[in-house]
Amino acid sequence: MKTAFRDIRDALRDRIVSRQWPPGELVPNEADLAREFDCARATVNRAMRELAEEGLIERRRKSGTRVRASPRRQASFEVPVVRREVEATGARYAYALRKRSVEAAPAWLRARLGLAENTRVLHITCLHYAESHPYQREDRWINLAALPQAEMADFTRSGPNEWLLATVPYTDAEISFSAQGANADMARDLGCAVGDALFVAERMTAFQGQPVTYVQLVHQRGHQVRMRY
Amino acid sequence: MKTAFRDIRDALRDRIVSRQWPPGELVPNEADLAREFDCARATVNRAMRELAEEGLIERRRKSGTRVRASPRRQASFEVPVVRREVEATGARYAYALRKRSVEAAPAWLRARLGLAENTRVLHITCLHYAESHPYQREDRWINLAALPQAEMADFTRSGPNEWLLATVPYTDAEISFSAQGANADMARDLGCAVGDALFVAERMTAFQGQPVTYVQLVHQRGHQVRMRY
DNA sequence: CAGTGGTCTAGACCACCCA
DNA sequence: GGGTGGTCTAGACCACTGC
Repeated sequence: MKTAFRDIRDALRDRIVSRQWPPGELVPNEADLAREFDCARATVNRAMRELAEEGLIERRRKSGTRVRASPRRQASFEVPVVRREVEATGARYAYALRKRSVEAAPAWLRARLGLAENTRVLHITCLHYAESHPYQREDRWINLAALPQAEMADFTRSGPNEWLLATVPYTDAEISFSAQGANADMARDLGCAVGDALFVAERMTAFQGQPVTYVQLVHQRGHQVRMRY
Repeated sequence: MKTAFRDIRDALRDRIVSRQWPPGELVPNEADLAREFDCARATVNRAMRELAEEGLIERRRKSGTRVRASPRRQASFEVPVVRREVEATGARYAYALRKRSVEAAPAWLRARLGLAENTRVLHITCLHYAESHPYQREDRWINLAALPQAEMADFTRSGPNEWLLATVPYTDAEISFSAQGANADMARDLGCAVGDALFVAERMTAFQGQPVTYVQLVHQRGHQVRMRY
């Protein structure tokens, strides 16, 4: 007998995907299943909890556990750190700062992050290379009201990405993906034609409710994000 | 005293994000924490297990639990079903079949799904609308060796998406996102110009090791995928 | 070898919520 | 009201792995 809850979880998952327990069906309760598998109810609970996290079943007190009509499947992917992403391909990573300035936050950024008027932000534009080819263009704004020490940081040798990771934690983040046609800056920096379809990730992070940074990451042509589930 | 493990988990998370337990630090063992919080070891275990799943700590037997040097944060998003995605915006969903044919699987598809030569596939092209505007163009191949009954299914009124969900479960899936310039077909179907940057999702699903379907989903200009973490 | 996390058990109490 | 899942406990044994 070893790690029984995995066996039970897998056995139950089999019954679901094989339609032995069809979508919508009420599943036996924990006590009955514990008797069937000859184990403690807590063990069944652990197994069912994981299936619920996978989105295969839905549990409610009193009414019991049902197989979800259409399984809510979710994919998860690891939020990449560009240096490691590049090095994972076997390529040498390189970094170049393109622009650094302290500005008043533009209106669109204030709206996005919920910043007060006249908030000062640090604006960094930089490039990440795989070998000598541009891999990703980063356009970042850091809220100096939340993170004044960013103004002193040196971003000539390594990017704000790594500095932020080492310096400030975050408690909330939002990421979005889209496709955008390259503008003149992107085309120049990434070595493509204006209008080329580029994969863009945008990320906002906050620490305990306070917005810290917004970044737009434009990837080289052909970039893909992949995940299994 | 209520749901203590959440309180403990949150208290420990606080110590980590506040850098009271800095990255790399060894955390007290479960027995000690159980004494500190005056609870059973299993309760501490539950709390720590969730933090490990979040990617904030790394646990190993004998050597103990450490705060991850750089937190492996992962985002997860719900795999969308196009009808619901459209209806969630408040728009009326509509569907149109563009093309249906049975073919020998082309070489690129055989390579992608690992199909034998001469495998027959059902090729469906269709459109999903939000109100009267095209929302997404779907190009799908279904492996008839794995799913012969697909040949009899009626795809004139609703899409293969919904039929598949109702008919076959899947055990493995891979999804990828990219940006592509519109080709002539996409431009015609989505009402955009050739070359416009479009957001493309591709998905492969398998059931118990057997490839079932491959689909390319091309979204209307400006489409975004969003997630929080 | 010995310390740590991983899991199981048997029992208990409780929160929720449908009938 | 009563059935169901949610959680906690105290104790136990075990698997893994660094020393």
